[in-house]
Amino acid sequence: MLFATRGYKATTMRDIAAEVGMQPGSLYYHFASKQELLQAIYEIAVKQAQARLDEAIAEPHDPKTVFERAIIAHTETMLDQNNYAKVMTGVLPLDAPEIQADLTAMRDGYEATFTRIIDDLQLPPSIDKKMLRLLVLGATNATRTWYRPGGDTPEQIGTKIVAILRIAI
Amino acid sequence: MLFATRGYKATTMRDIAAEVGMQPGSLYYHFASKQELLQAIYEIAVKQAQARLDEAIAEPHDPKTVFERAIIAHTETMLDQNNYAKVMTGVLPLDAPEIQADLTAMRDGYEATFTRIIDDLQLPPSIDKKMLRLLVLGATNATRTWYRPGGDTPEQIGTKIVAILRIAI
DNA sequence: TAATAAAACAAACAGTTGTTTGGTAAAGTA
DNA sequence: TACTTTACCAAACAACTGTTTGTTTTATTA
Repeated sequence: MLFATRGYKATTMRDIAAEVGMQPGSLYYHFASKQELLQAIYEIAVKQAQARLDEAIAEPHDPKTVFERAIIAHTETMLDQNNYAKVMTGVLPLDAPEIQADLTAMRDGYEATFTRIIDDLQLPPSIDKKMLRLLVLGATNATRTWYRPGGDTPEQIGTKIVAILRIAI
Repeated sequence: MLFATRGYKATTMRDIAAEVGMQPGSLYYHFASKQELLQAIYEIAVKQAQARLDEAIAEPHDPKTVFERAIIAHTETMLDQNNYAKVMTGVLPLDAPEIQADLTAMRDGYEATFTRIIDDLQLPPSIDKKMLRLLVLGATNATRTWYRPGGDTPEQIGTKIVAILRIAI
């Protein structure tokens, strides 16, 4: 997905057309505009990510295990090559002003699951739960900027992140 | 800085010219190309960030304190309004292919300080030091995507991140 | 088979992009 | 003073952008 790797502005309708083997104009039979195309992809992306996350935490576990499984699932989502989900972190909603609120809302829906998972954790009072969520999502989202296939697998990376959060410093 | 908030592609030479009160063409008296302009700004950005970081860890402290002070300094850098440093996370080096290597090198130089700081830490063997660096930078860099003035101050945010890493889960 | 709808094409459109050009006023220098 | 350099402007350039148009191919239905 070009939106995910290059960003919204840098991806032209001609690029997209070439990727799917079409003429640029043909895209407008399926989508009314570039923004609408992004919106459609973004929706699929969030649903894919949500499905993966839901599956990872479906079985009953203690809150801590749920949290750790969620981190690993989200990391895998971010690093999965065949996955639209990277548009969530590769596109600034600011780039598509008319659908900005919609994109943000979709993403917020996904992140709400993490809010719930973290809310179930028993944590010392010194830890700000909202900050924990932002820290975890920030760190896992960032993996896609440095990840290169051949090193640690996505699962291993997720596991290492969990290991750090389990007993840090 | 427009590059930082909008990204490279979405920032036009006309935008920049308007911001500094010039005609678009006049910019080319000072910089040979858009890429060269980015390069110059990026260099200033990294130097600013490095200076702030160096100052924060200048006084002798135990490794753990140095680490915590570094996190707070970097968070402040990311959230400081009057600071070029955000281009480091707001621009994909991929957008400017001809200077990509140069940008990455500058940034790597900055992050090397964190590598050194983390190397001095005494950590349980279950913690991967490289992953700790990536986690911390990922989480702190991400602050600029959700930070809004009026809530926690940059320093408070940095402190909260430290609190999480100090005794996580 | 003939008629109709779906999906694509080729070519163009107006607006925007980074960049170049030739000129000009101000500042510095001999 | 005459000359050169610095810093800018106004206007244009070709290339590229998202999008529209009219037409043709492909698939579906009667």
